[in-house]
Amino acid sequence: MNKVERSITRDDVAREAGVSPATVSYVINNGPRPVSPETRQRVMVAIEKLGYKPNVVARSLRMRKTTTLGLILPDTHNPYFAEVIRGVEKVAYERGYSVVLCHSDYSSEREVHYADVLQSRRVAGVLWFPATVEMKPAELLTSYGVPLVMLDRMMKGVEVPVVLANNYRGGYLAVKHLIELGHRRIGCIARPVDLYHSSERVRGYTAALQENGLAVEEGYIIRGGFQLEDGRRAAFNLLNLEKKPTAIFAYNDFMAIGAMRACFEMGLSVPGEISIVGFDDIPQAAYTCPALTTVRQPKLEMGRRGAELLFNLIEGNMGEGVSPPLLDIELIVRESTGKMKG
Amino acid sequence: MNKVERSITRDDVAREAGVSPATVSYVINNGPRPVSPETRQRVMVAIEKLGYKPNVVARSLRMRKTTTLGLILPDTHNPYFAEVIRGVEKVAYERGYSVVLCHSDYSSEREVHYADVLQSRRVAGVLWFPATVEMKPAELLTSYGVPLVMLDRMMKGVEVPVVLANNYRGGYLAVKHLIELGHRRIGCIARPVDLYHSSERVRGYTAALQENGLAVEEGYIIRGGFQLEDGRRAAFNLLNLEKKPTAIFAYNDFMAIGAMRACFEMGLSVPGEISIVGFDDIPQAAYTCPALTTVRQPKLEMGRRGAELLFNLIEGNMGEGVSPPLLDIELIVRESTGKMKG
DNA sequence: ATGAAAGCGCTAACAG
DNA sequence: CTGTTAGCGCTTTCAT
Repeated sequence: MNKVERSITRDDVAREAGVSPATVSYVINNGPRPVSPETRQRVMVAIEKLGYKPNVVARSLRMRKTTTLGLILPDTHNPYFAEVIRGVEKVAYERGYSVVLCHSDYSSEREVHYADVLQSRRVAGVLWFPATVEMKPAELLTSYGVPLVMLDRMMKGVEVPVVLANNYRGGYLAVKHLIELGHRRIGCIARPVDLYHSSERVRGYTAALQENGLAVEEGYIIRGGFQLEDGRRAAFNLLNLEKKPTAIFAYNDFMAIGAMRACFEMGLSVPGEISIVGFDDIPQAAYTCPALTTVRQPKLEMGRRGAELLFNLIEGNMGEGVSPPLLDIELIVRESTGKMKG
Repeated sequence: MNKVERSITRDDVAREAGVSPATVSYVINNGPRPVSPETRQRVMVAIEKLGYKPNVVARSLRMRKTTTLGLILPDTHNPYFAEVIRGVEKVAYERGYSVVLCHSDYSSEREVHYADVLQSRRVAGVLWFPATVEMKPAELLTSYGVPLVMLDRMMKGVEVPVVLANNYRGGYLAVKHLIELGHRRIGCIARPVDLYHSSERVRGYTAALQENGLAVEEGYIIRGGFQLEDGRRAAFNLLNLEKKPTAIFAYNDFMAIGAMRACFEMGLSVPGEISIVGFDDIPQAAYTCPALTTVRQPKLEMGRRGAELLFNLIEGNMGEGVSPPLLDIELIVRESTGKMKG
């Protein structure tokens, strides 16, 4: 069996220092009661000598709240999420909180499961990157009274605090850029329309076209997944059209790279014969494809702001000091070193 | 202030069902005592009605052990680590454990800090990707009696269970491949020699050369960082040598891509004038650089095995069923669609 | 088969 | 300025 050895407790320290357990608490927590310098010193020495570390579990039980945040997201494997994690963990770290990571794996069943797990663990709050349009996890968490912040997703009719990037503006900037380069036929690789952040990007695409008197042709908008291969397939569809586009705006950098690959396979140079703009500014993508212009998503910032907003909810000061929910976004135009052909 | 509302407890359920709190426990935990079917049913109904969720914090305090693992690694931003996380979390999930994620940010001070945090949180065990050669975190954790497993790193004189990939074999396979392609002057971009996994790769490089009667020239081994830019710089150094290499074995895919970039900037085609082999098999890299042959690191597997090993330690069954510590590795030869020039 | 009760290690109210 | 004590919600031994 699994022997559990007793670790040093606050009572051990009290005994060693010849004071009461309460006094030890007051020293550790710097309050809420004052402690005389000599006593404090004795306690400190005892703590040092015994190597005492307060038991956070016991404290959490007593306080009826933990210093742990839950973070539910589809997949760490995607560099986009990976960078958000950093932002969250950074803020949590500064506040003495820890982050429990949960992979939903793009499944809302798992999201629901994790909602229960996190509630059972009495996390102080949850940051959630919805994997689908299913809102059950939010309803659960809310009904449990667990503070919740959604990241870069929005569903109408759902009243959950959220941190958004300005995806509309991103799409607009991307397509405006292509138009300024002289393109008139611009394809769009998108995800299913009901995903907020994606449809916002498409809305930006549409707006830029219309603003410049260009028609929005439904055939130029291809919907699909979000992986490299999906982008490749979508690009083939676009490039096989009778009047094929001369430029492509892709939902994300993966799909943009997939599209680029498709161009190479069809013997088209990028840029030159086809221009491509991606989205998210995945660092690896940008470096390996210097031709790839993209839209910078403030990923780290999103994690930070999300965590800050969550802490505001946790601490109850809802109104003030809350960061703007709509994060700015910018176009990154890469200087190509020349035309690239795979 | 932060009002903490009382949540439903086991006592509430007991009252509702008209049984003792102990009985509720026995129902929830399916033991250790039997409960009559009718009683069980009454309890289940009460649980459902009240929406009761056991408090994991209280249970942890009582059991003197948590169902939480700590995972310390340098940076989620690196896709290599990101994938390891998945493996760890997957196994933890299956066992009902949660994972607390800690970014050391390549700093051993932070590692030490997290060792303390995780001990205070009484995690059941820790998985650690050392950021440097500093072993203090391991000493701390061990002295606290916290089960610890190291991932893909090793230091001599340190007795910590570890899961390793066969980095030696990876380096060997990579360079053997280049030799078989006809290359005789092969450069090596490495990290500082005291990092175990890197020096193992160099050892493989050396072995492959020697086995084929090729001299190991110190000037062909460049040491440095681990980022794209470091690879680019290192490649410039190699390519400016009087007898410049015709092939490069890089420490990882980032540096390989950096090296490729350097080649392009010098007007050298890849492959063709220069062949490059990377390491780790970062998916994005492979896709964006179809010319890039690499060595597949079993990243997810490493996370899985690490977690499994850790659970064995936690449960005390050290000897049996422990996975082999040295994971296999394989060479991924990419078929280039042609010569690539940036 | 079930109930009562003793803690797990801590915070903070209560009592000097 | 300090000590005593009542829980936080749970598991499990000791009774019945």
